[in-house]
Amino acid sequence: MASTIAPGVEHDKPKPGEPVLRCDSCAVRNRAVCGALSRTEIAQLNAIAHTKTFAPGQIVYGEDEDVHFFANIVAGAVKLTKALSDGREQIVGLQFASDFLGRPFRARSPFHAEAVTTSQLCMFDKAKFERLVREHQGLEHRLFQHALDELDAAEEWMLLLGRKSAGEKVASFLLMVAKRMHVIGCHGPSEGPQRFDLPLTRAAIADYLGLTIETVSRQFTRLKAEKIIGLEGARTVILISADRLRAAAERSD
Amino acid sequence: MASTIAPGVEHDKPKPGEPVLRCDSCAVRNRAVCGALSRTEIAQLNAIAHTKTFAPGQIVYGEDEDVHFFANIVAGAVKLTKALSDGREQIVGLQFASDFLGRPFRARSPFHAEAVTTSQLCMFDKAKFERLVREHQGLEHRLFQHALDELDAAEEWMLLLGRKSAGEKVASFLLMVAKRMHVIGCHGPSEGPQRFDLPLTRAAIADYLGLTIETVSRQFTRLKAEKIIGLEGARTVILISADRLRAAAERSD
DNA sequence: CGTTGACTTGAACGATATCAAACAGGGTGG
DNA sequence: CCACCCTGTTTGATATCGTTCAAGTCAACG
Repeated sequence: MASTIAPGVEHDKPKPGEPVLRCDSCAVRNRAVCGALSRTEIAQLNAIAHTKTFAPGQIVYGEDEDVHFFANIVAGAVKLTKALSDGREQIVGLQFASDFLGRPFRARSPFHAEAVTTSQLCMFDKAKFERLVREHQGLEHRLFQHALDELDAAEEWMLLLGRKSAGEKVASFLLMVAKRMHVIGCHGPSEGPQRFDLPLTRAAIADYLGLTIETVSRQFTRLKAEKIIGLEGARTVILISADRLRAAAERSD
Repeated sequence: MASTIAPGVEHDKPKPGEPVLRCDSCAVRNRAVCGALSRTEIAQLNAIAHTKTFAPGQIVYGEDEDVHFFANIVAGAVKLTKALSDGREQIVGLQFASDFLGRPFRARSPFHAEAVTTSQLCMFDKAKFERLVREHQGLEHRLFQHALDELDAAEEWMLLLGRKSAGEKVASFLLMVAKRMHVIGCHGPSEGPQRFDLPLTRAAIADYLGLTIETVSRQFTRLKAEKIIGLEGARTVILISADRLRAAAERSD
């Protein structure tokens, strides 16, 4: 899941006399796709953008619904799900701050998108954003690379869904969340105990891992009993040993 | 899995006096990413391309290996797999004629790619192709849209892997293959009996569906007993009722 | 005709689902 | 402040589906 988004162009501060843009103080200015744009281009994007806050459970896109905007996630977490007609549900993507939401040049959303924590989205009108994409190859390039990152993540998850045991799935999930919340690095050895909050309920974790709530809960208590993690309430995880968690994510015994 | 690749530009025949290109007679000229290019651009691509035939089982890329070329699949089928350290394997993508193979601007292949049937690939040197991509926005756009198609397919497969039963998985697999081999349309009602050959062995089907060989085999015999499909040998499927197969792919009882 | 590899079939087992109940924490109204 | 409820979570008992292990079939091929 290595991010290969290239460092953007130089991000000029506003020159004396130039207007100050909201983007200048944006928390994800450099990590998000906007990083591909020059100051004048950012000004154009700024003109079509507006931010909106979504409460947990609030729907961003309905499945198969016409889409009229794209968005950068500024803060929070959004789950992307697909459902079978009888209600079975699978989370097919989990997006965090700086991720781009939406499928450029597609009319309909192939998934249901819903905020899982209070989330701030920086939204762009679809048609206007697509015009900007056509005019700036750098932006399309950045979106393309982001799509390839998502594809890598999806393939990694297919391996998990198809071939890992419940215990490995839950351990892998904890590692993924710790990484994406910048609690641990991608490859470094184990550090001291770290604490972080899970953005998802047990039900959502189950939908992400292709398991039931009960199985997820049992695996949490097992990891706790093995002293690989600690729990403070249901949502706060204390990472006791990142190394042993990595081992649990791919047991080869 | 709807393909949203836009129809390409007009494909000029060679004008009198112009050289004839191999691409002029290419079987996938219009469906593949090359469709984005004008005749002069095609000539440039033609100059860096060469075709190669891969036998079943022959490796195209090794997992995590440095990649030096991209390819269009002209004929055949290629499986993309990921493996766990203890040997468990998952197919994360199955590519057919006109599909593009490789991840532009990435150094390493995140998966193992292997021909499953005799396959003909039209290969491009990585660096030269990437230069072409930088120079022609239409080509990058087409690659981007192709990546989004792959992402849609991956998400659909995540739903299958995480939430479908063995019977539904096998039925979904048969539908997917029938569609991609143009045996049935994407949405039309049931047609008369159709016959097609599976490109994969039972072992590969199992790796695609996150099942074991034995379970796949049992589901085939069940579908046969229910007279939804017929079998001639292990690899030839007779589709008796596409509608009932669609129902079996998502049973809501 | 014997060997080999791909596939099918059967019996037993086990991981995960299902069903059911108890528990914990946070908010609300009395 | 407490009783109550609501939702999310944990725990336990049992059922089920898919795996595992083990034969057995079949067709291709030397």
